Amino acid sequence: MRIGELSRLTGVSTDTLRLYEKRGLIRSERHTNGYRDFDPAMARVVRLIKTGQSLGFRLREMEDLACALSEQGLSATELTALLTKKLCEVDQKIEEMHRLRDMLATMAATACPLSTKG
Amino acid sequence: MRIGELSRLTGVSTDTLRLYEKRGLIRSERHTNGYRDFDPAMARVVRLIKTGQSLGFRLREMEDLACALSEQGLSATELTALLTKKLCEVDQKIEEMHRLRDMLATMAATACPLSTKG
DNA sequence: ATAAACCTAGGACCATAGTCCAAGGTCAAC
DNA sequence: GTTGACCTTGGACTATGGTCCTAGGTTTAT
Repeated sequence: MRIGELSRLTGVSTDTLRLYEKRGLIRSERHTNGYRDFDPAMARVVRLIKTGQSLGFRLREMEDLACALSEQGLSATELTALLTKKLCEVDQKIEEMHRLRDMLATMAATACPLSTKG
Repeated sequence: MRIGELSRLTGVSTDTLRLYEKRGLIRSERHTNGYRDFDPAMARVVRLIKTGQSLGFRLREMEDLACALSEQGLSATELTALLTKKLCEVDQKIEEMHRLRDMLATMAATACPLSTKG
């Protein structure tokens, strides 16, 4: 598919998609006329990137994984390793999220902004 | 406490603390010599900010809450409302996090980068 | 009284993650 | 064959969230 279609599918601007490609997070073939040709599976990678990003991951932190998912010639073993690593990071963030939740809940329970107890 | 101590307590640079104050996320009194004087409770607010940030919240998205926590004269009702609102947002992020986790787990299970199925 | 460690303000600078713009090529429809 | 929607590149511009630098004032210890 061309870049415009991928953009519509994912809600990510064509400019941003080109940026992602330049940074190696996604990849495309080229038509003879020079137009990019994206594999439809790339939409999943783009959504993964945007989700990760809204949860505090940097593009840099998703480069390895996104790049691996975009490549054809990678072994399942390597890919699984990368996915598992990212899974661990996500689990850590989930824990952190629960800690933040607890902080907020505790503050709400006491509702005492400047008490010097904490 | 002075800015350096708050910096050491929280691991956040004095430059960044001054920036937070300028943006209204934290606040301080002033000594007669012009030095900032932070309430020790401010450390909690700073940690809240950094935690929120690493989980994908913008400073702008934490301004209301952080500002409310930093102020003395706010009613418990108002503060509780803000905390509850943030709690909801955190819960949404936790859900989103689980969705990301599922995406990764599914990909790891199939380990099939460019299959056009998804 | 002077060094070391702290503080002040303001402005310059930086990386990240985009967005926008200009100049031009491609293609389908009329 | 021209219009309109699409695509190409490259470079300029933006916002966010800092960091660094300069020039100077304060405090503590020697």
